Amino acid sequence: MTEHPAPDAVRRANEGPRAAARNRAALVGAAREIYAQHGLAAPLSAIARRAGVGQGVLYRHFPDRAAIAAAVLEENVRQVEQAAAAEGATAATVLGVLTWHLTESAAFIGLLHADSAISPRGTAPHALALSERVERALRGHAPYGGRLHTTGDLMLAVAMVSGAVTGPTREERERRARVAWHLLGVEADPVRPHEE
Amino acid sequence: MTEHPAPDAVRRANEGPRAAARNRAALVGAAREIYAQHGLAAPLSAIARRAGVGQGVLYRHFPDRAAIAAAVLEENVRQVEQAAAAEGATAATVLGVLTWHLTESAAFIGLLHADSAISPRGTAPHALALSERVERALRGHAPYGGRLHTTGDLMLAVAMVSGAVTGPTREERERRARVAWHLLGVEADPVRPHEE
Amino acid sequence: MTEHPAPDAVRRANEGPRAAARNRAALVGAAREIYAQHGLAAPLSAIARRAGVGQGVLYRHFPDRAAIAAAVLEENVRQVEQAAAAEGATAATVLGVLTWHLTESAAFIGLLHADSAISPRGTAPHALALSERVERALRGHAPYGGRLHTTGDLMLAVAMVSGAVTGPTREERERRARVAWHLLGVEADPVRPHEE
Amino acid sequence: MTEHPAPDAVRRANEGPRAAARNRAALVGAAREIYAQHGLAAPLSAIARRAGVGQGVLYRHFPDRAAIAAAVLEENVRQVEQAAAAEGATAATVLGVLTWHLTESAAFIGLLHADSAISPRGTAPHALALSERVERALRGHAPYGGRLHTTGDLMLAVAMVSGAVTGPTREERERRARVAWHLLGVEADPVRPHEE
DNA sequence: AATGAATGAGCATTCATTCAT
DNA sequence: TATGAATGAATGCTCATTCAT
Repeated sequence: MTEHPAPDAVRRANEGPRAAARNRAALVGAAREIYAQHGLAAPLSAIARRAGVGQGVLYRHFPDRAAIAAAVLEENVRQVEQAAAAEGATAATVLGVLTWHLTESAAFIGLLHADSAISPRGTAPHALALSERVERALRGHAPYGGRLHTTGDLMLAVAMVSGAVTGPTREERERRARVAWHLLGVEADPVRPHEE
Repeated sequence: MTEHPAPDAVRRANEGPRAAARNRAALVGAAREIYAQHGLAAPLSAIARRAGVGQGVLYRHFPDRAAIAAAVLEENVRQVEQAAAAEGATAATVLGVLTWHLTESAAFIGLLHADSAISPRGTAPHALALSERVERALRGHAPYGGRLHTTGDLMLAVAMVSGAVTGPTREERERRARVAWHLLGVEADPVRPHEE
Repeated sequence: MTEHPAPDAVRRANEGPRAAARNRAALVGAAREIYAQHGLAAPLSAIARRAGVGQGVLYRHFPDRAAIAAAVLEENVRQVEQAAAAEGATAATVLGVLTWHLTESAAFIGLLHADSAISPRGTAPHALALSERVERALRGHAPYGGRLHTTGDLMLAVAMVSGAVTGPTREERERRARVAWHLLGVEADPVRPHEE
Repeated sequence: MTEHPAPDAVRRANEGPRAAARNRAALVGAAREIYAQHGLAAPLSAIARRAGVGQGVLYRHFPDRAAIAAAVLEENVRQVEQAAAAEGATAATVLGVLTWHLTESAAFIGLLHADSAISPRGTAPHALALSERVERALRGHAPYGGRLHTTGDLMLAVAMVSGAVTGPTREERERRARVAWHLLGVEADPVRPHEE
């Protein structure tokens, strides 16, 4: 307030707690990009570098590899929840948003796979929680069509679609997702989130 | 009776060239187990250790990471082909064998995913060939039921099932595979290969 | 007086960023010694060990084998340049300094040889640049005597002397260098740099 | 145990001692080519492969790395000796032959350098012997001109020329050798061995 | 006597994690 | 609180050397 950090200062001033939130956001954003480009096994140092912060900051905010991945996915999950809570939400629109995230983020697929790549040794407790939140968001817009009768069926179907979503280009992955839902007899609107 | 290969061998002495074939088989077997437990990105040294041989032996038999993976999957693919060529083979029996491999081996799932873990930089020409062989084996036993009309649909369905096949225990993975095929309206006999 | 760096350091604890400059200097010094003893093909791990730092530190400061070699030779070349720029510099004094480095460092000989040991596959752009700097430093103090008329002749003569500079002891190498210059009809003062 | 391998088997028949001499010659020839292409540090396995024999045969004939190198150089030295013993031999013709070998073989240069690459740990007693034979061959055709008065001077001059003989192409190396001898005031006929 | 597979140590390189400043 | 250097273990890969057949 008294002074803005001089934009031309060589050494970045200690901006106190204010910087903490900004750094956290930068890390999550950087992680999202790095994951998209190099997958979940990308070096953590690359994330810190992309975020423009030191390695230590990453560890301050996220104690382990799973934590930063969970934070990235948190955002995706929230958008699915928002789509489910939106006025006029239908099974098709919610699934459409979910599908969009599947095609956009290799990491999000990993989440549904409860992939071991995140934490080769331990478990990823956060992943389960996130997965449950997706389940809750989907529940309540039943029926989804096809032979899907229970929530378990629904989540299995999501996993199936995530297995289908491969391919080098975004378009190819979307096409495969569309066909996959069709094979399940389920309709998913090709909507996408307002902002990326 | 004559010999019982230790589950985690402890051999040391140089047994000469006679051991070559045995070592190769031990490596493929070890790789299969390691892959099933840790995925295709598992360290090669773990495979050599499990096989009870030195690192050099692995490299003698398999020049790179893709080669050993191809050797492992080769066996799985061959069993699918045999099931397809067997007398009285039906769509359900062939898919049953394929599904069994999906539930047994994380590596085999990676094959269908044309996973990049094998060769992050280069290409995996063998993997593609193997995938094609699976496709050829499945073709010709149509119709598979459900909405699957083309071979492309069929392979996509296989990918979908592979996405569903998660879970800590073998039984859980089998259960999910069964439900997955059911959601697709396809029948897959729960047979399994004669030998492991 | 204030500090006496152990000849084969035994440090362990992380002393933080303050150690960066010290470590870099230690690495260059260690590399100089290792190169003098074992040539440019010496294992990098030996350099790190002698410097008393981890392997990673070496890679942090020098991305590849050529970089550390260049850093070592940089210092030698600089001293030759200084000798050439010094007040009252003559052909004999400059060659004397150059010769001293030849007798001191197997690596410096390698530089003049444009040795392939540094980069068997790629190129060593720095090495060439350093070689040129030596050439520039020598130029301008002509004539050097003997039959040396061009700069090319001069550099060839340097290469010839470097070929002569063999032998187990420092004294023997100096003796051979002296005779070698004599055979070429060139005078090189047996001076040596002020500090080692 | 019970069965002999069929005599007409694919396996190469044991040709007894006869093959020994042939194998030795093949190994020396292969080593010469490999050394010329990849330098003295080339893997021994490459030599055995090029010679078309097993690794063990190489070790049977040559106990260590220095032995095979010495065998290669033996041939070069012999040709120098022959040139020295030939009718009408002069200082210029003998030096010409020696120079030709210098330009042809990086290994031969290494010999004169008593290079440590051959035997990083131990010494190379054979190398000394070969070096002495070269010295003997050169002696007796004095004077060689220039300021070379003793045999020591002469050998030093040879070392100097070997230091000058660098460059990617054979022609460049020959040119530099010619200039080098000229700078020493010594004449060396550009002859070359009758065959190779 | 020849073969070529096995051994295992050695070197290069990467990266997760810690920690002095 | 942020920085980013240091650590050191893990992994990939290459060979020299041995040795059963």
